[in-house]
Formats: sequence, structure tokens, C-alpha cells
Amino acid sequence: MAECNITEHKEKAQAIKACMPSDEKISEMGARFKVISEPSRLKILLALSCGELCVEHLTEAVEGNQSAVSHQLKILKDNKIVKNRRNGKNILYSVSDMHVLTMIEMAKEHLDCDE
Amino acid sequence: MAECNITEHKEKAQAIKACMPSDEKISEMGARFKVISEPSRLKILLALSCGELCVEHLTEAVEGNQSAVSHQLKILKDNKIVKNRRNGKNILYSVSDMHVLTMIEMAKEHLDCDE
DNA sequence: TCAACATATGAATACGTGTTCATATATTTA
DNA sequence: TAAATATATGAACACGTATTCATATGTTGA
Repeated sequence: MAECNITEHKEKAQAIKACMPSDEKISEMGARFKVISEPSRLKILLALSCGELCVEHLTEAVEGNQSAVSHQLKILKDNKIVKNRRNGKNILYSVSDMHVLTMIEMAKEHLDCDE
Repeated sequence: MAECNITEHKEKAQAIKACMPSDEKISEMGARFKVISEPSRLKILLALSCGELCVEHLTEAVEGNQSAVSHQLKILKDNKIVKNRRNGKNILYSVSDMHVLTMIEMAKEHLDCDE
């Protein structure tokens, strides 16, 4: 974070406003977190972190139903967090954004510490 | 992540199911991301990352209204992401969970790379 | 104790979104 | 080409939740 070391209290708010990212950038950051905040999507990503999977096996792995998984995969794909490729009748999905996996891993470890 | 290197495709789903965290743990992880996914809360945390602030100045820094900021602060506090202390008429808030700041910082840097 | 200030909170509203059901699209096999 | 299989998608519904408004609570100073 940029430096915001002001002495005056009232000016502090102004200084912070000045170094605050744009609303657009904040929205983008939030969107990123929101995508991985939904348990159903998180579960899908945890499954895909083990490697490429077709929708059928993925659905089985997360114990969901096919339609719901497809809907969530679309959201993940639109957000460029997963990618897919066709293989015969199947479409194989895999994680394309390793950065989110890192964050998920961090969150997981953080929880492990608490217990 | 645990090892999931199976050769058989169908068994893969079973293996992934076996090493999948519990639904409860997944929900907790998701909740953690959800708290910092809302732009208004993200903005508050970015402001507080510069140091302790009272509600009034915080409200000014994020250009919000007092009630909305208070509501979001309650959510952040309930989730143990911020803490507060009274100082005369004012209540000063600060970040208590440095781990989320790290993740926010990561997300911010990741965005900076794309542009 | 009263007035002024700072913060919190309850209720109402509006809005986004995850799930489900039904169905469409696409690919392979017979 | 028809049937079977795999995946995607649109619409309806249900649900959570952020914001706003009005007001309550708590603190200080006169």
C-alpha cells in the first residue's frame, strides 16, 4: 500500500481518498473475490486443482447436479479462472488462473491454523 | 493440495471426493472471501490499511454515508477482520486480520499486471 | 441534567444471484 | 440419418444482503 503517514487527523481522510484506487478497480478486485466466495464454485476449483476433469466427473466429484455445475463453470470461464477444451463427446475443464488457487490455498491454511 | 494422481478416469472423481474438505470448511473459506468481495467493504479495508480511523473520517475517506459504513463495519467486526476501541466520543477502527490485507494486496497487484 | 455530537441499529426496500426444471445444442455411434 | 450421450442455456423461483431512513444508544461538556 502507498504511504499515508499524515499527522493531522482530519487531513488523513483526504490523504486516504487521494491514494484510494478507482471505484472501477475496487469493483474488479471485489469481483475476483466474489467468484471464489461461493461454496459451489470453491468446491469445483478444489476438484479441478487436482487436474483436468470433464463435466460429468466433476459433477460427481462435487456431488452436485449437471446443470448447476455447468452454470457455475460458465461463470468461472467468463472470469477466466478456468478454461476448457473438447475431447470427443466430453469437454474437459482445468484451472487457468493459478493465482486464485494460491489464494484458496492460503485461505485453507489459515483455517487449519484456527482449529 | 493433497495428492490426487489417479490413472483411471472414473475413479478420479471418487478420489477427489475423498480428499475434498468438508462442506463446513468450504463454507468457512467462502465466507472469508465473501466478506472482502463487497466493494464497500473492500474500500473500508483499503482505507484502514493506512492506519486507525474513527467512523466519521472513515466515512469521509470512502465517500459513503455514516449508516452504511457502520453496518459494514459490524460485518467486518463480526468476522474478526477489524477491531475497534473507544476514544472519547469516537470509536477507532483498525484492521485486526493482516492475512486479509495480504490477499487484498495480492489481488491489487494481480490487477496492476493486467493493464 | 440537558444539549450536542458520534455511532449503532431495526425495518423496509431493492437488487443480484444460485438452483432447479425443461429444453436446446453438439458430438458420436449404429 | 436417427438415437444416444454430453454439455449448455433460458426462465422462474427463492433467498441473501447492501442501502436507506428513522431513530436509539452512548459520550462529553455546559
